[in-house]
Amino acid sequence: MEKIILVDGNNLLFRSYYATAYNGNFMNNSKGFPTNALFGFTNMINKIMEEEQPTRMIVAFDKGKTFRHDKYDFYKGGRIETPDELKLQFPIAKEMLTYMGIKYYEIDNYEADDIIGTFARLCNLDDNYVGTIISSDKDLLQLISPQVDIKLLKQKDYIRYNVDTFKEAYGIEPINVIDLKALMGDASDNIPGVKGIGEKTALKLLNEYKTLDGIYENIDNIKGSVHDKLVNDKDNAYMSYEIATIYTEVPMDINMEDIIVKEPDYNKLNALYEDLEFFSFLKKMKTIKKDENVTYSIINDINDLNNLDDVACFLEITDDNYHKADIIGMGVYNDKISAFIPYEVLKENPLFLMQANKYTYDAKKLTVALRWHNIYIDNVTFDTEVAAYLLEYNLKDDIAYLANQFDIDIPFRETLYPKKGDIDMDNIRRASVMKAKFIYDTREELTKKLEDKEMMALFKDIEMPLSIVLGDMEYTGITVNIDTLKEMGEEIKAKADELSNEIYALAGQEFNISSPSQLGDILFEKLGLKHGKKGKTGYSTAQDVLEKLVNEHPIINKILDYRMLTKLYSTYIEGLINSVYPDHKVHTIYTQTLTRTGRLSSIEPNLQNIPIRNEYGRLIRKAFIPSHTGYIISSDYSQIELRLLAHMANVESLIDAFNHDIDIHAKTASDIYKCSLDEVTKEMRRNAKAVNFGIIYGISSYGLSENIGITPKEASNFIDNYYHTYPGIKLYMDDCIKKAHQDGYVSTLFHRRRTLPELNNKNYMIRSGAERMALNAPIQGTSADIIKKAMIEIYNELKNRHLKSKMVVQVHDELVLDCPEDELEEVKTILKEKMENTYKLSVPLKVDIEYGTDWYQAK
DNA sequence: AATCTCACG
DNA sequence: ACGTACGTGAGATTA
Repeated sequence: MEKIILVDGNNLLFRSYYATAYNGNFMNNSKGFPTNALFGFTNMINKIMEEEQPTRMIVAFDKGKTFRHDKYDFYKGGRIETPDELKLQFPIAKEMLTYMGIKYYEIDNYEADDIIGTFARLCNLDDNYVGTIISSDKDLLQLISPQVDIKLLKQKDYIRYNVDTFKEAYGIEPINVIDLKALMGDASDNIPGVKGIGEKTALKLLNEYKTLDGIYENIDNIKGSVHDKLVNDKDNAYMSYEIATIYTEVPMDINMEDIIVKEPDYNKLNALYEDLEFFSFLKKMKTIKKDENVTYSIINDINDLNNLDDVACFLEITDDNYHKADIIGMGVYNDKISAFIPYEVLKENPLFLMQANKYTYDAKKLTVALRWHNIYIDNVTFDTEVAAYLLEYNLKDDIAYLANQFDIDIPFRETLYPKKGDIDMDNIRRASVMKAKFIYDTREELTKKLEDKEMMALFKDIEMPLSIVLGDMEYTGITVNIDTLKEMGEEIKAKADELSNEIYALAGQEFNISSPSQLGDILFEKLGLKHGKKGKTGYSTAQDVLEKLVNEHPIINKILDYRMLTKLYSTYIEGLINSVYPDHKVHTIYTQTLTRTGRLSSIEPNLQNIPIRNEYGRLIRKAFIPSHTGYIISSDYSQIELRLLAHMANVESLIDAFNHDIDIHAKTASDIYKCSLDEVTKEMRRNAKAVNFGIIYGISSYGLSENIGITPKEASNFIDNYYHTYPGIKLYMDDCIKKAHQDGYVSTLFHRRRTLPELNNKNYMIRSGAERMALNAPIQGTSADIIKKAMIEIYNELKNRHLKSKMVVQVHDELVLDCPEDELEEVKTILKEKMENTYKLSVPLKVDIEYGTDWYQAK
């Protein structure tokens, strides 16, 4: 019996395209030809060849007629054309298959599904063949038979279904997938189905009556609303049945002989890979030998490590969270050495850790992980992850992803540390040295790129020293009083319980208030309240929707309160308690290489979203206390983003206002309403404030109208009026977008870049989104640059003065310090001095400093 | 694993 | 005519 592989070519290309198209870094070759879909496609085909070793195989494509890939056309809710960047890649895929010796096939007015269906039928007719279908399209499940199974592709891996496993999973025969679709429909495939019947009901019906016909023959036995729905939508059901059925009798002019896999044309394939710049595939094809082998030694004697000058290091640890990870050892590599240092040797604190020039990937992780084990390291001068971040490579936590983009194959973390099964120490050691080698080999190239883009100062003077500062903040941690949290938790829980009972009473039944779908049913069906927007998965029950209904029903306010309390309880009481370490502290991790603007983020726990806007939630901050008798100091920049806007747009009246320390929102209000400062009402100030924020975000009339509850038309007038008042802002914004289009990127005052390939997207929604980013990124990014610089200076100053005070938290424009009693005045002075003077602008930077015995008091 | 909701600047 | 504010992380539910 011979196996035939049936591949859905359209499906593969679409998947690959959308997996990588909009993550900000569109993959092109150096001539600008898009290659992202082809890359994934090539990968998949290679994988299939390896795993299945097929002797016969066919890749089917759609041709003519409405393509079945409609599902992919709903990008962010908007129906869009097949993007040109993808269309261009189809012919290349076919060319490549030909060179690989694999038959592809398309025929006028049929879809790939139909061709696959026809081959599946041929397999069933001939006992000599069995088929395996490869696709992520669940429609194809209907083709499963004793002779045909399917590899249903998932996000990461796949599920293999044959007749038995399919029945087990779905409880119906494969062929009845058609009946299932006819009933439940498929919004993404434009199959209407029977309105109001979902997968559950459909499967139940099919279990009882086997087929769609069976159901309608027994329609009188079916009671209740299901009966009515079925009757109402009978036409739709049968029409859906038609659409969902894959045609298996395509008149094809090829046969089983034509799909025999032939020897690849290596020369042509080689040339094509070179053209596409698929170097990793090139390498794989050229060298028959599989993994790139690195020879290395294992260090037993600490003295072997003396006299290292420059060395690349990679630390192997057992847990992603390096505050609680065990250390396995360190791979080291340079011209002279290629070695692995086991933990036992490392913990002797070899000299080179403090002395040699070191290159790393994630210096902060390495430094802090070692610090927890009383191992000290200094003198890291180049970090690959930070450099690659500034250069906007696609980064994941695992260095193997980056190496992959340099066509270096290094085993991924999940391979080295499988969830189940044993780990292979030799592999881990070898991979570790390979990573060090990768760091060593790419340093010059990355350095040159940073220099070319004038980013060396940003790298050397800000990001590199910052990683040390952040590491120190994380390791230091901030003390949390668990008892405070527990006390608050009990009160919150009691209030939430009380509220839930009141809500059940008002609703007339018990239900899960935290379930948007159940809540939606209660509010909009049972209580008949006006539902606003959306309909994809149900009605929205988000805060802004509910707030419009507070006067309609007393249940609304209770639900809002319930939401607030359960949020506080699960995220900030339970969540926080769970992340407290035995030293009574939380040790967050600041992600330095994640955001597209240059900001930090904070995880496990996130200390950048502790409640403050709501007075009740704000009490959570009482649990954050000094580590010893002393104070929590909070120092935050006042209006830093608006000040930067005034500076960068060079708007005289705004600069002037800041120079005189005038309330900027009131000032804006007085300007746009053309009245004096003391005539500004609260309402006017509130609107002006919303516009100011809007300007920073890259304003749109819809956004503003939503935010302050006016019509888009009014908002649009409002904005025009604003531009008229401050023509300099309008000029600046126009110039910013123009330059962004010219260069393809925008930058901060410190040369941090954000490239925006979507600026040229033909889709209005995507393009204008990119334009808003172009307006916002320089402001948000420069603000991030400035506070980073201030942090470094404060850290150094505290250290130089031998103060015990510690920076412990950063919240974008705020720094939080843990300060012993007797250092308060000195530290306050340092903070003000460093933060306000770290960079000279045409407006003054102003900080407000507060302190108290906990973070709540420091407001 | 994706979606919804909500916490922060 | 389109249909959203910019940047994040985490928990609960649903599938």
